[in-house]
Amino acid sequence: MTCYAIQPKDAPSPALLRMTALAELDRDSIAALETAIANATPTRARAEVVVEGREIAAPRLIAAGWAARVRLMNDGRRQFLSFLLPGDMIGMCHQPRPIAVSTVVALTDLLVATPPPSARGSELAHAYAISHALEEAYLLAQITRLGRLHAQERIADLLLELHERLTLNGMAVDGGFDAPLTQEMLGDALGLTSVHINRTLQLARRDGDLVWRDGRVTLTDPVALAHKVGRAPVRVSELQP
Amino acid sequence: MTCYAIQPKDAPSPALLRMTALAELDRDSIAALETAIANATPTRARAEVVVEGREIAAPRLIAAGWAARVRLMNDGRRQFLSFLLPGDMIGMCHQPRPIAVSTVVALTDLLVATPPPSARGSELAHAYAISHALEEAYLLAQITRLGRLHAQERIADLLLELHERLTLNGMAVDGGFDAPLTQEMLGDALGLTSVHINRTLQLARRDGDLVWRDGRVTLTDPVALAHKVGRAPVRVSELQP
DNA sequence: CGCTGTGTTGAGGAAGATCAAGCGCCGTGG
DNA sequence: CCACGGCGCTTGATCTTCCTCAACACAGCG
Repeated sequence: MTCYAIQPKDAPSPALLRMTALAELDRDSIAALETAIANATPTRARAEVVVEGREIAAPRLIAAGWAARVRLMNDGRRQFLSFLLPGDMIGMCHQPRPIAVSTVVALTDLLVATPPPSARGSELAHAYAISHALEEAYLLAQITRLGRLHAQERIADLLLELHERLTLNGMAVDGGFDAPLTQEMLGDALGLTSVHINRTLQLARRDGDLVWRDGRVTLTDPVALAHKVGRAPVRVSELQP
Repeated sequence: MTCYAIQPKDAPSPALLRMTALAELDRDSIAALETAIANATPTRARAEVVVEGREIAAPRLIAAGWAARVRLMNDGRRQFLSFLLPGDMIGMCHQPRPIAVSTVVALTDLLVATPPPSARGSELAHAYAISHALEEAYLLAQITRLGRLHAQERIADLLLELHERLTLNGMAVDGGFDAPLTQEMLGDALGLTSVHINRTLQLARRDGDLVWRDGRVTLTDPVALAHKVGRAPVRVSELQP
């Protein structure tokens, strides 16, 4: 079993890697981020980091582990709004006394940090802004996924997105990444039942698009797959690759 | 036929009404908004206000008319991401040289204004922040709509949202509002075909949930309908009703 | 007067849901 | 050590929802 919350001690933290990839951070900002990440508090899998309708105490930075923004309906239906990966942030908003519009639940054991405050106009603020813009872009991608893609396309598109994001923070190597996702979670993210996810995944495997074994996803040919389902990488800034 | 871009001259602009509803604006801010709205530039229906992938020149405020954020796929499939109503804003972000992550197309003739700049910490900045937070909340609502609601629920939920938003800017009176939407647009917003929208709308009419005639939607009993489809009004702040 | 866009209806088909059962794995407790 | 239970994955059978294709009515408009 893979432990998602713990990284080798000498490797740079994926969370830090992501933030440094988003903007040209100065040494002080990097140090502040490192400190914040080092002081991150652990959270158990299945715990709720943020609860919908409650006031948001402070912004959060996922230092390690996977989480998901989720919405629950009265009759038990569940919709994952997005996945939160190391380096992603929660609750970065500019209004006083905000209340959470979605619940955030830990999919694995987590390390959750408090992002250091940023000076207006600083590179750190810039990184936060880019991060926020990316988050919105991925929400839009989720909408088109659910609205206009078939089951096969939805799965491929989501895995490509995860691959893209995990590449940014250094957690994906040569088309493969660890994904602590059950087929039921995948169904909740993609608006499908786990049964249908199962059958569709088998198709994808038979087509040679991917291998999913022991919690590790390997995309055979991400570029070809992206072309197959008509997906373009997400970009939010002229300055950002 | 209703003309959406033109308001009676003595009535307060819905766009202004919305902004003043979001925060306690001072006289100067209101005056600045009024000036901006008065100087809004007209845009023809079907024109693209923002184009996906292009750099965003400046933020925009919808002063009058309806628009939609839309994503187009290579094979012609189309997904509406959200509707933009008078008082809604586009491209409010905090990063230099942002590029648009979605196209914005005018559904009716529009009046598009440039929102006045806001001082940090001002009530106007507060209003902008709330507006932005609401926008995100409605994106999340769209995700659950597409992912977990049936056709009937999707239609009801979307119309309730429009009713809620049009109430905020004064464009809805006693459960009714003008909606310049074809059944095809509705399908593109809800991830359904126009044929299925048609049949499902007929069911809703037979159930007595709504009347849709001559471009005007009247919800028979919004509260009961909201309860029927399990919908709660969107809230983003403890301070905001 | 024909054209185009929108709404409507019908018939048939495909994608995905539902219900149900079985299997392998693993942690737990007797 | 083994039995048990829970969880996740897999499979089959059947049903529902929604899509596709097609045709037609109707209104506005050049």
